[in-house]
Amino acid sequence: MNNLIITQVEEKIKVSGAGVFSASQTFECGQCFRFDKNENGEYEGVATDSPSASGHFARISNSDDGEVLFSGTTMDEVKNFWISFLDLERDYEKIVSTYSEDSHIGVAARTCSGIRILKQDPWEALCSFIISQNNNIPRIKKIIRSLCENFGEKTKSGHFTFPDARVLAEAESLAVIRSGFREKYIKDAAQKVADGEIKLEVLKMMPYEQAKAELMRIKGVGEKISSCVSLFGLGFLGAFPVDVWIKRVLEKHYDADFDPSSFGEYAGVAQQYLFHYERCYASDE
DNA sequence: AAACAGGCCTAAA
DNA sequence: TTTAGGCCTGTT
Repeated sequence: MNNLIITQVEEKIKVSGAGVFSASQTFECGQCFRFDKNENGEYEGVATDSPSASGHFARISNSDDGEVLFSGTTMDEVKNFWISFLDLERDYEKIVSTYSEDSHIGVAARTCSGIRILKQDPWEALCSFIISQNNNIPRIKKIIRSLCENFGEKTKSGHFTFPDARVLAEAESLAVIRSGFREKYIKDAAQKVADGEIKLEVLKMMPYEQAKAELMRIKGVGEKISSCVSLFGLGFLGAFPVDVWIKRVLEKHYDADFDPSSFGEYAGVAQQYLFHYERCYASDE
């Protein structure tokens, strides 16, 4: 557990020593869809533990001194799940220092330095990013909520788990979630994962390009979605998803022949800084 | 009311 | 190999 210090502070659990962390940047940079800000400004939601597929609930925020604060969970869960999920043991400053100095990534990384790349469950990431295509965030969240409420399981704490691939593969129809033309894509993903034609846990151990190619065998999964799943679900921090926002960034700040893979081993982290900066901090033109 | 939203598929050059 | 439409649905 490296240099992390875990303490009980009143009814909350505090994790110190993780370096810069921002709950709002992490949960609002578009990488996940099941965490929402509550009336106390905490981000609460359920995260799936792969491969057991069990759901963990927590409320996550920053303490006044910038450390990580949890409530609604336990010391054990923080130690055994949340620290890993939030990637708190990784040295992000070191990652940023690997980028070759160009001013724009410098500004973006500094401004968005509180972002952590969540280690999401690959199956949940796969479904979520299939749903995200040609769609907007409020509706993405709504569809995913409906998916969990209709096909997930209700936990003791009253929250819903993300449905298992088998459940979706066997479901008569997914029409209730109103995912439109994406339904057949979700179905195809569920079937391939359920009968082991695609083994997500195995993809984690393959070379990135190969894992991505496997994902793209699924209907409705192309270049962008496969790289999102690779980055957010499989732990390939070198994956660099290019969507309309990133296209805009590349046009504005980089030469036409610029190759994002030149960001290196941690290109995906750079992508997230660039993406979030463009959406939330950049002035329009 | 028409356009648009964090892509992908298919058909056609 | 690249390019144009079309796609479910909800919101503005």
